[in-house]
Amino acid sequence: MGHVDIYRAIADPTRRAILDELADRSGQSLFELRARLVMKHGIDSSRQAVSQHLDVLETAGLVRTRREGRSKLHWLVGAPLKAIGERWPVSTDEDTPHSSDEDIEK
Amino acid sequence: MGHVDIYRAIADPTRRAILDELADRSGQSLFELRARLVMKHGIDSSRQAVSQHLDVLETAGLVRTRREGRSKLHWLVGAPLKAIGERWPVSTDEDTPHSSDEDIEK
DNA sequence: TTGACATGCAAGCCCATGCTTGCGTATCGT
DNA sequence: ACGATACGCAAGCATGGGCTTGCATGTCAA
Repeated sequence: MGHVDIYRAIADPTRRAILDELADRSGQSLFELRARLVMKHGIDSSRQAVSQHLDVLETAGLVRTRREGRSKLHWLVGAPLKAIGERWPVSTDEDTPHSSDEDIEK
Repeated sequence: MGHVDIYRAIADPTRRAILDELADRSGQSLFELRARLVMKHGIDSSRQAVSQHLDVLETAGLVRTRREGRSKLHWLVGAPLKAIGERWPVSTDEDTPHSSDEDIEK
């Protein structure tokens, strides 16, 4: 699997729905997740498709897992996503742009 | 151009560098941006490539523009990115997962 | 007006990505 | 042991995304 950062990981709408689901209920297995994606989000992905999405999310560090018998339980790691909103500022002059070497007077 | 949301817009590393650059200096033209991407980020994208990235960012609502003579100036709209960090919670038990119908004792 | 500069548009190429398909492995109940 | 359940792996396919290429449009300086 190619290099995966959190930005690429959340670029896919199905993966975002998976994160939403795990936020709603922790410790879900692959089958539980798939069932809930169909019911609550109208996403009818195959087991393998969901599994591959979970691999991407886990590689990106947004999901952790624990084996429980023959199931693999998943839970959300939301902390890394906080950094995204803090990377770029919300400038105070978003509606009145100016070039930076322009003089700002008054 | 296919449907563009902010998640897909920031999935590309070059586009994130563009946002970084616009955060550092507002009101840059396409040529200014391209020059600074090469110098400060080591990204040697063509003019057309940068232009298309800017289109994606503008469509996603992360960049706004203003024509200034024969140049088109760009500036960052950072506000929509704040919502990303707030979409998913940071659970308090991210390191000690449990299935949701499991009893937690002690 | 002429040429240089800054950008727009549109078609084509190539590779990454998401998905399917088929088979393999491990765990549980009986 | 046997079948059923839950998942893993790996190859192939098809679409989309990022980039290039070529030409067109618009603006400024002389």
